[in-house]
Amino acid sequence: MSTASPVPVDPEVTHDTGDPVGEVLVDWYAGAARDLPWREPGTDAWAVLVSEVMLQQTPVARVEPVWRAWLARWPAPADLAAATPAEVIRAWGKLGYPRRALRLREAAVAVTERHGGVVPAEVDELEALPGIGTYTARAVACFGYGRRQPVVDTNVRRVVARLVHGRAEAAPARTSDLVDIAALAPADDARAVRFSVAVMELGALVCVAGNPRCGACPVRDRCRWRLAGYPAHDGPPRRVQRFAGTDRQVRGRLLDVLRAAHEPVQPDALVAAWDDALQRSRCLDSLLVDGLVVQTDDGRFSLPD
DNA sequence: AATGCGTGGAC
DNA sequence: TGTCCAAGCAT
Repeated sequence: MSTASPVPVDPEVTHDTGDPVGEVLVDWYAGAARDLPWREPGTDAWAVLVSEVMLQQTPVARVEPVWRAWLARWPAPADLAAATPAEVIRAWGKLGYPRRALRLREAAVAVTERHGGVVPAEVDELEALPGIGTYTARAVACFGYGRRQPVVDTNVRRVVARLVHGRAEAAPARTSDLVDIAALAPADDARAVRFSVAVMELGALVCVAGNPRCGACPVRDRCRWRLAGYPAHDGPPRRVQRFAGTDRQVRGRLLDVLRAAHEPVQPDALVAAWDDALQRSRCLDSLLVDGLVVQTDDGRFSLPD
């Protein structure tokens, strides 16, 4: 799992001007940013929160249409709070990790009950919401409310690992990540907010995991990884999670059947989803525990209404 | 703290 | 084809 060789540096692209890294990245972002719907002016904190939850471990292209439909249907937290779990699980579609859909609904309930239907702007209040952790809380405060906040996701950790620490890959998330990135942020608050999204964008478009495009990087001339000659990752290789044949696949298949059915289904109807009875049963149990599935009095299964 | 949790595009 | 990867969180 070695990192592919970076693209050779294009000598025509910008040189180190001596400007602080944070300022350079904000200026780069102005010309390089993708035109994503949740970045449009006027996007409120609820819409930002929904986008951030959907984007957890999920590619942008898959999120866009679901995000639009979701906000058209539930434009405010109170709207989603009034929906049933079955409705949100179906609306989640095939984004993956459907427990996120349940937690997003639970977060909407909490916002409605505890915060008068207004998404809180404080990081500690955001972190107290279901499904909202270290990253998402800061992303909502920063991108939804314009607060200066260190925002660290997998892209940012990879950029800091290379640019600052000279390592090929990011270490697991640490609280020191927040300090590292805060040290690079511009002094001006509005630019600090754009800096947070700019670093993520650099990691998503240029300083990518597999085949970094260093020739297009605005800060390559001060990248410690590049200056050190692109040393290979020296830690233990990261294991990619298997999918085929796992409970995750089986759960997905079972939920697929139940999303399509608009009446509770007999246990027999789930055999088509997965033929191994033991694994099917185990996965059904875990879906029941998670609240993604319920069983009727007569033994049939459905999404939770 | 290591693990489980979906899905599908790219190469 | 199989492998890698994509804006994490909860336990």
